[in-house]
Amino acid sequence: MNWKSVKFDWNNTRAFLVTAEEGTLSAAAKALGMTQPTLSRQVAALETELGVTLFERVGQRLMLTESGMELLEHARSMGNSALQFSLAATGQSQQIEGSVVISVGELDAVFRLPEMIAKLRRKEPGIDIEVVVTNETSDLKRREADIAIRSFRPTQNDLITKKLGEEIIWLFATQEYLERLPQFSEISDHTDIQIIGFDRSNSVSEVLNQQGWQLTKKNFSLITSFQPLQLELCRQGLGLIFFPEDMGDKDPDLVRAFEHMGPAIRLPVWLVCHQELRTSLRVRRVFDFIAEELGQILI
Amino acid sequence: MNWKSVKFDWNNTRAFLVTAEEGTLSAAAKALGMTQPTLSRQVAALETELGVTLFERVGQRLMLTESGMELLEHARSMGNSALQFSLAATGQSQQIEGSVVISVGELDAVFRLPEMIAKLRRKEPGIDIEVVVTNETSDLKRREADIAIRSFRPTQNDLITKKLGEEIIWLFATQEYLERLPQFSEISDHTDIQIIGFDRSNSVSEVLNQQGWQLTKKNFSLITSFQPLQLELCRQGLGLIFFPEDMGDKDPDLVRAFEHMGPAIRLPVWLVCHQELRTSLRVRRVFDFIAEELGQILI
DNA sequence: TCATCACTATACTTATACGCATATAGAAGG
DNA sequence: CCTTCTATATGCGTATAAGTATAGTGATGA
Repeated sequence: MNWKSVKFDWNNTRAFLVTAEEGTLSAAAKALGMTQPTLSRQVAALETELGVTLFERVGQRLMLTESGMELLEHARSMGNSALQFSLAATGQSQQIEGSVVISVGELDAVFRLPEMIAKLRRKEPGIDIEVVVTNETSDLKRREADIAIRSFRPTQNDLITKKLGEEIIWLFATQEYLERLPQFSEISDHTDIQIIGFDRSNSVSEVLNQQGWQLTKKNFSLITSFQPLQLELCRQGLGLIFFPEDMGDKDPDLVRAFEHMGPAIRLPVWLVCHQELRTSLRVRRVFDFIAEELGQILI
Repeated sequence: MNWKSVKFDWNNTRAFLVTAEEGTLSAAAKALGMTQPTLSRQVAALETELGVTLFERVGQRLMLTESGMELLEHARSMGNSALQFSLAATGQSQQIEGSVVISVGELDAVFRLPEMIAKLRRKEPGIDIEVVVTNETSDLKRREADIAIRSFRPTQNDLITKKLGEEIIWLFATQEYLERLPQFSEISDHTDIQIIGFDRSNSVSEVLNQQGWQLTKKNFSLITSFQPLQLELCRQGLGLIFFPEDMGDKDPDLVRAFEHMGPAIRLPVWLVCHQELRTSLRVRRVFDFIAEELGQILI
């Protein structure tokens, strides 16, 4: 191997990659935890070193040149390898000190994590915890998180998964809201109820209609995928929300609706982690801790 | 993509890769054009950053740990991508200034290149020339050279090739040596000639025997693959050598042997270059120049 | 057993690169 | 049209990394 041809500055290449992917130097700097002038100089240095103009400076925006686009492909390839390297390195690390990134949904973040994190911090003070809160499934392959709590089993076989139990989801509302509803014997007659929905898709109503409901779009007048807002809207007496049993029962303002019908949905709870990270002592501690704690909540 | 996980020092990773591949810090430093203390610190910094012991310091030697071996795989992957990046970058570079690496055999290096390089330097003073002299075929894929002169057409389809002509190889010797030989009418009777060979394989004698010779291992008592030595041995009157027509004819000490039989071998001459480098102005200039100059010599 | 050699680690000096503050410029909005 | 926001580029002081010189350490051979 001729090592001289790989002697160019790899860090500057990383700067180029992140800048190209993020679109701006400022965003790249933020993503890398550096300052914008540093990135600016690193990219400029790479251009000088290679003798290639990577970006066209058009006003305030950077536009990739054709050469830049071609080189970006190779830089991406380096980046992917770097990601794998990082994964393996973390996996090999037997240090307990360091940070672990956990990806959870909004409800878990607000209702279950704080107590767990407090306990974990006391138990493992050397481990820093970063929580990524998103209802979309964050991509463990891209390492947006080290550990994720999911309501489905990921199919990728390079992830290790552990089923912690099942979450029992009821429809919850305020007592007042339920009393205002006209009393029918058949649930199919409940045409006026308001369910605060996640989105405009029919997936939720389809599940409920299979249980005997007859819900249309009119029953979903309030839509938000931001669950803390759902909860507040529900507390205002504006409708019903899907809410896990343990969380709803603890809330003094809410009661289970249509309890005789049984739970609305049952969702499995999976704890997911990269296979590479299985060997990391630090990640493993957090993984096992969450599995233990969350398992007890879900019984 | 979580860029924080690729925030580790890529240059230190390169240091680790080259050190692992080369075996020692000193060799790696030489290969990268750095000093040994720098490499030492870079590798140590990477170990600290990752929290992984990459090398076991056993006395004066560095031994890869198991973790190191696992991580080396990923570092190699990064290195390969970096090599591709470098190739593409050189290809995109429209700078004439810079260096071009040419791989040639020993005879070309001594007899043909000096004059060509002198002319090229006058024509393109901005281009630095590095010559890798080897009779083994240097690997253009590993970028041991940018341009190579070959006596066969490479099969890889990511190389661009140009046939410059054919090299006419005669057996040459000193006049004195030939006069000492017993005169026979049939060449098959020449059982005492000495041919200074490349190696102990029979490939050369097989070719000649097809032309009517009857050569055995006894005719190849002097073996060296170092052609300048072959030439000097021949000048000492110790035997015959295979030598290109134009070189041998210019040598006042040597004459063609068995001229009535025609040339011993005809070898094609190919000029080879990476496809990626085709777009590099600098490499192209050198490629075209050699093609022109060498083409004239070979007619 | 001692001298030499090859390799790695450390002290010190110098050069390089970073972050901070700031200048500049284009885009968006009132 | 002016303000404001966001973007990139540059000057300057400091921190970090480089190279040089050298010490330390096993391995090799006389």
